[in-house]
Amino acid sequence: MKKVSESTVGRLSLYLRLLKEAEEQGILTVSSEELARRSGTTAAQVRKDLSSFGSFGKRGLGYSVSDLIAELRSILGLERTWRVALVGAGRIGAALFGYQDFRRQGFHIRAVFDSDPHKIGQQWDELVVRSDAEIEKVVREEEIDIAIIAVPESAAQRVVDRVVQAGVRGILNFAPVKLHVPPGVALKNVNMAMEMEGLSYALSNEGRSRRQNSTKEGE
Amino acid sequence: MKKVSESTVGRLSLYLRLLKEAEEQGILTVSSEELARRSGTTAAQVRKDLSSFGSFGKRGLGYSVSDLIAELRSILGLERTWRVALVGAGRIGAALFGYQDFRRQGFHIRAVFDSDPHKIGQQWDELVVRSDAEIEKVVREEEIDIAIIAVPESAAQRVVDRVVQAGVRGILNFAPVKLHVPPGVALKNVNMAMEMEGLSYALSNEGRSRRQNSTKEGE
DNA sequence: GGATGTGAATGTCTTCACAGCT
DNA sequence: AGCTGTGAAGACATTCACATCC
Repeated sequence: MKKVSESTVGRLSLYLRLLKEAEEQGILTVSSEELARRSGTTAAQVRKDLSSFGSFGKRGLGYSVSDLIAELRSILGLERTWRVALVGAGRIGAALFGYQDFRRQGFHIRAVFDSDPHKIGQQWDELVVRSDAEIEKVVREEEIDIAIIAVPESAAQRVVDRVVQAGVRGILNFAPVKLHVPPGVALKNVNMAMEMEGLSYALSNEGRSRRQNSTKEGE
Repeated sequence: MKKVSESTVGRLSLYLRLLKEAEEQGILTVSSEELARRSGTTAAQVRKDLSSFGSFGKRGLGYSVSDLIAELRSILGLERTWRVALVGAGRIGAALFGYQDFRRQGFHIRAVFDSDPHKIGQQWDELVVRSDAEIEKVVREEEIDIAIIAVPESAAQRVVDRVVQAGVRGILNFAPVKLHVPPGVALKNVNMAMEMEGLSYALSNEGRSRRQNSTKEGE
């Protein structure tokens, strides 16, 4: 197993989704060609991506859909469930809390925090919104793996320092700031404002080039 | 002006934000070194990024904060306002609608659509949620530039085809699918599920390598 | 003196093309 | 015969290092 780029991992995640779709359609086998068509990349790219992790295909045949789904789930670490805390119970926090896809993929939200006294104590499904003063205690008690940061940018770094201190090893950041985390902590950013500005740039400069993207990988 | 990568544009957008911060702090001039420190990249990278568009600095001095802000706003096409339609009035749509940063950057939401009869007719600030049947008509009337897709994945491609047909040239997609758009239409994806899976991968494989990211460009 | 702007060097990712299984 | 897996080539992005100019 070689070293693998961020973009490769992003594409694996896309392939997985497409394979599940194919499985629902009753398709048993796909070629790299077919996966490429569905994912908007090239057959060579698909094969390279997969071959970083092993030889999952059969020459002359292609890849077994169900086997490849299992492999990708294993590679991506999706066979277990992850314990997630949501910090920030504003509009974005609420939207994420309701995003059923997360739960389906094994990301279970075990705690919600906010600093607003009006929010603290609210019942969100089976959880109660807790004061941010309790972050350290609850993160430890609940053995949280991943924190989703959905607070204003001014508070983001402080929150990150605290959850990391309390043992969190993965951060999904929605605040439009560059966060700093110590080595060993994984950080991903979702920055809508930046994507919009990318669109603005593309639309302002039409004719000069063609654009697409993926949240790095969007898909 | 040379050809510029997606990642360069993403960083420009980040620099712009940081420069505004610096301006508020009363800082008049920054060096590439300083901007690099704040943005988590290198001084050479900062200079390369900027030099793709012109020579904005003074040797021996650095860059004038206010001048560079103006340049970046111009490069990114942020001097005008963009007319935006939001398709999908669910939780994500609601969160985006309330995201004040958009308006501040000149992205004005002029229409909101949904297919749910319970949502249609709701008053959202000064707008009324309209039936998706009206998409073509309203997009044309309101001269919408950009559509934000916040509908379930099963409906996403159909919606995109319709708004593009009606004249939209930029798409910000929140549905976890790979959308297809004709040449000349810019597409950006925000895919939270994919970012979470990237975290899952990173956490499952700790010790082998170090990770960070940016929505390829996040920050 | 000090920091920019940039060709050249390096590093990383993607595409090509084909040998090797099934 | 068909399609994978992969070394090698090519494209692209980042970093280096220095001449240039304020």
